Amino acid sequence: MAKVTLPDGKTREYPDGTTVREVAESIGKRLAKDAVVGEVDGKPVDLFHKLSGDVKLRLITQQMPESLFHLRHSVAHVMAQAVLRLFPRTKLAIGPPIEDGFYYDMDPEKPFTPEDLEKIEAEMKKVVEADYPCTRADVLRTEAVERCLKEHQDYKVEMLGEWTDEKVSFYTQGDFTDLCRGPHIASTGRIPAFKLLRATGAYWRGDEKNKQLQRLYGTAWWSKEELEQYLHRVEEAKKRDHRKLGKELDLFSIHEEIGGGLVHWHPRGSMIRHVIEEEWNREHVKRGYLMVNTPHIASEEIYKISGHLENYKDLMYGAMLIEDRPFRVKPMNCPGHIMIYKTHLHSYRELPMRLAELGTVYRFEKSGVLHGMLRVRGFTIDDAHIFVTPKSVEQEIIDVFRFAVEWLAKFGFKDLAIYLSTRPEKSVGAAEDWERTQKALKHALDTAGVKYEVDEGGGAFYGPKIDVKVRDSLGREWQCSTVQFDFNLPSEKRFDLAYVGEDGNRQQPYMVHRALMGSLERFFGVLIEHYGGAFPVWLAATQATVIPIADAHIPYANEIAARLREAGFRADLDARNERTGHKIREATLLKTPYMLVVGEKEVAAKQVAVRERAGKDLGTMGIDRFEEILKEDVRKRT
RNA sequence: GCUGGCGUAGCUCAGUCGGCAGAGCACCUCCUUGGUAAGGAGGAGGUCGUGGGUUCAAAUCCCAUCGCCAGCUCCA
Repeated sequence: MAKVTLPDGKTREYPDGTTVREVAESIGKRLAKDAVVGEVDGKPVDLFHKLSGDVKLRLITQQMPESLFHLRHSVAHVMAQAVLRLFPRTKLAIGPPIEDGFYYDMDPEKPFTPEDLEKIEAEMKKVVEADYPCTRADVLRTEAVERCLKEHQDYKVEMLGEWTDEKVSFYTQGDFTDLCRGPHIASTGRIPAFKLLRATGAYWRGDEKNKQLQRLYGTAWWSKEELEQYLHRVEEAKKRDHRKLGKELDLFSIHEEIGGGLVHWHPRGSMIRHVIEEEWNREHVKRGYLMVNTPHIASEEIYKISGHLENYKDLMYGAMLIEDRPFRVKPMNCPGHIMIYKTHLHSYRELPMRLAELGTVYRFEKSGVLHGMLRVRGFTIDDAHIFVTPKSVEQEIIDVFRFAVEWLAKFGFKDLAIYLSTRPEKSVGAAEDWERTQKALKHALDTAGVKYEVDEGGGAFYGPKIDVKVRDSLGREWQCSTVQFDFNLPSEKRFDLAYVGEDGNRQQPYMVHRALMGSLERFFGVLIEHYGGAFPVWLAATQATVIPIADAHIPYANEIAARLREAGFRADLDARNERTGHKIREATLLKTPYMLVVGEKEVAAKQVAVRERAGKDLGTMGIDRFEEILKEDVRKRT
């Protein structure tokens, strides 16, 4: 007998060999219809999986988001099936489900073209219509190797060679069989909606030394409506793309003639940057940071000492000779900050010492990775280097991390992806230093009560770190905040940093690199997408545009704009010879928070008619009242 | 850097089979002084990314190259 415990705690008994599907049927018709796969003792299984003994069973239905994972995995198989029908000599690699879809890496004789994608999609529809049942065969690993060898599935053979399981499984649907752990949906006819999205290159096992395979991306959903909604969501997200909005809102530009990855901030973008920088300066001074400024080029000597020339050379621009001495454009701010630290012998009483700079650096990035403002070659890091004693390192890290979270929250970033990266195999520094600082980082995260992932061994060779990533409009993560320990630069063989401890002896301080925004360019790019270009009043380049109805009202409109600027607000006057509706449309498209329309009535009553960018009419009011609204918006950062 | 795709006016984009380079917006001039998302008329603006090739003839076909886009690798 099979004793089956269901999620509600109830237990049912069935004859040995009863399938998951039969259990579902015995409970209810609807459940049997909606069940996609089962989960036995926490492990996903097929509906035809036979039950025996004492088991916990959960049925995963279409209504559960995780069922999409299994659907998409199965659609990846259908895609591979279609590809093999059309291009029989294709070799298959791996085809997993991912967020919102799936992909399959394969090695065809010729790379896929967009037309191929259409053909593949059409062939997939035939597979779905044929409604092939998906079946499983467990075989010995050695047999599987033989089979894959015979079919020239080289990548599968390679994978099998690395697995240690005695038995592996194949899944078959119609004329197609694939090495796969499963489980799969019951039959190909149960795929209601899918679409192939793109074909790209992808290295085998993600290593650029390996052969580049072709990756086909697709998406699949339980209904045509959901598929449409997904495609619509992607379209909407594209409208928030910072590169598109950057052009439309006249925020920044990048010029082929000057070079890729080199950003030009236009007046409207630069205004916002200035607001951010002002806030940044204020918050740093408040927290005891000391502002410094360091040069943009430096003698190679400094990068020999720092080790950058040794470890970071690929990202640095070539040397320029100045009076026969090689100089480099700086890729990092740390050497400069360290030299400032080293001009004095410091007491433990002075630590933590926090040197901060909006420091512009230049790094060589391969042309293929440049991406608007999010990945560039010249950027300004909101950098700080903190020199701290082992004793106070824990509190300092808590403060730094809290600072980062508070800073991001100021801009409405609440949904953060946080990673703690620990000691890698190849590393410098004493084990106890690693241990102590990893503990401090972990403690800071736990104190803040945030969710985070631990990336074991993912730290830099010189120290452990916390990274905070923010998502762009298409869901791609970009690293912004970072808190990184460095056991390399302070060491004897590098800069040999020191402070005098309580006992009067020379000690080596810990050094922490940290950035809240990462770089102003990246942060601004993500910020544009985050707000969809509709910046809150405190950030908006123009907070209010004054719109005179006719020429006769220009002097009064001018007065209003001047008065607002006098009061510290950013106000424009649109005195062009255009109709009111035209000016309102343009100010709205520029996402200016407020439009102040002034005509005969307003001039006479000494008032302004206030319209919000969303279209809401706030009515007429005195300029004092409007200034209060602005003040309140700025205070609340809305 | 790699694989695929795309480069036409400042912007967004048409351009059929190889046969005189187009539209809307923006810009300039004039008219209009208009009350909450585009007032009217006229004008100017292009070496079709760049360099070769095929052809009587190339935006269009071929090759190379640069840039951009998607993904991979790498990264703030």
